[in-house]
Amino acid sequence: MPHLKGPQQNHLLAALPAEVRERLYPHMEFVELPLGKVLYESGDTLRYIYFPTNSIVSLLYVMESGASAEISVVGKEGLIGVALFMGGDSTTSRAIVQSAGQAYRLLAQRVKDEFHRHGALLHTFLRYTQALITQMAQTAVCNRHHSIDQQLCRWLLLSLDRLESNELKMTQELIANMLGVRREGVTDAAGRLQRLGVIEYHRGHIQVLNRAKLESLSCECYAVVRKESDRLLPWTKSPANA
Amino acid sequence: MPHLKGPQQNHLLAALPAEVRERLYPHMEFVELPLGKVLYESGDTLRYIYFPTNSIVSLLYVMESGASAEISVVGKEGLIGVALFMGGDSTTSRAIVQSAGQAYRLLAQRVKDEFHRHGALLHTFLRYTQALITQMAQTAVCNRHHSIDQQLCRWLLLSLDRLESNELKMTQELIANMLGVRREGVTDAAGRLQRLGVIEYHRGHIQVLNRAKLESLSCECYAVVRKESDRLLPWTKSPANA
DNA sequence: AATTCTCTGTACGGCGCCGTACAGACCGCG
DNA sequence: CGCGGTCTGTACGGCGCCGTACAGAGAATT
Repeated sequence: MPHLKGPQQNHLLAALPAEVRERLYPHMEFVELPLGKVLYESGDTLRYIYFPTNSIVSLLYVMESGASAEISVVGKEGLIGVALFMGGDSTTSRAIVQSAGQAYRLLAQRVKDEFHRHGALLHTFLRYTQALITQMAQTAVCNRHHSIDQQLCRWLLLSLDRLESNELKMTQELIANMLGVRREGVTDAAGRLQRLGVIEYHRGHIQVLNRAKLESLSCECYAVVRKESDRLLPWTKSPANA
Repeated sequence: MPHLKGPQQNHLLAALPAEVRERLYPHMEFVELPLGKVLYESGDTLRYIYFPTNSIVSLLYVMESGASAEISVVGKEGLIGVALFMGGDSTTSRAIVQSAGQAYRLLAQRVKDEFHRHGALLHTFLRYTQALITQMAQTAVCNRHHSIDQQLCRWLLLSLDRLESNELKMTQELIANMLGVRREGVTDAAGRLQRLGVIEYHRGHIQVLNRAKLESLSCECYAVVRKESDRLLPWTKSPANA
């Protein structure tokens, strides 16, 4: 059970120079993030910036009708709350825990102060933000052009990259909410993947058996995001294709 | 013919304090942007940052298959090349002129230098970037959930906000490329709008006759982006609903 | 062990968009 | 003026996803 090995489990924090870390770490708060917890709601003024360690958080847009769509996903490679240092202090999306786990958090003002010292933190966070932008852009493309099957593959890979194990605790219903499709659509797609021997699942538990095949079944969108993230955040280089 | 009233036609530049403008303006280059010109290609290291005045530039992702999808659109409210100050120096998207016109541009290094002085320019540009992020996120949502009819309305409104007149020079084929749909789909949708008396078009010229109705036919996505842009970029407040 | 709830599987009609094909309309050009 | 090219309109079959409905299987509760 990986826990509390310290804030540097988060790759962004780990990438900061010691001097900056020493300023920030004393103020960091360790928090548990249960599945479904809402870190902030659309329009809320953000109070904290969160740095996931083994949790995964989705940025989700909820429509007037109640339907939803995932904009991007954040794990140990990133942070939740870019709007704070971008200057807007709030966003139109909701941040919701997609995979339970832990995180560290900092009060908004502390991050702002450090950001405006214009040092390493600014550069690091802005590069991360660009990676996040890439992910959003690719989500838009994928939503337009690719099948549910392909999108499920992409989504599984994105989640997998942010976890230690190859098992996801995730119901098809929740995946459907993320992808913005029907639950039955996910059932069909997942069933096909299972019959191909790529995954195995059972009431909220999904095991990825063949990652290589999953990648080959995915659309280009995953690779694009992955490659660009590796370029922008070289310290991350997720263990995935290691 | 609106031209060359100076860089402050661009709202971002206009929002900068005089001191910063005086540093930058001498280095600004006035350029013509013909329809279809590619300002940068996916993966290119950006050499300039562009500030449109009366032109419109689309950020477009081109897939391996050649199909494409617009990620966001930039006009006089913004700039092209956020990747430069975000630190990535390149993006996965292409920037292509969607509506011919003019712009000013600055060499990459000049913007970087000014950015790292950590003054007004940083704040302004980051806020704009957040607005751009909002637009991308909403594009993803819209691609998932809304009909071509609704998306066409949204797209027309986004373009309209960045122009002086209510006439767009734009073929249905080009719009289809932006939306990532078939040209025939755009023909159908445009035909319906025309029969409703909302627009009138003719071989590459589209006149918007009833903007209010266009807004009511659009999905919520336009309003969301618009409202958030007004919040983040208060100096912009496009004349649209004036 | 029985009940209840959650999660997954399956089915069916309908619709929106796709791919393809082709025709007519308008413009620019020689 | 006539020709070629661009832009727009229409048609048709097909497929993917939707909305809805319901059944069965596994887990949790008692």
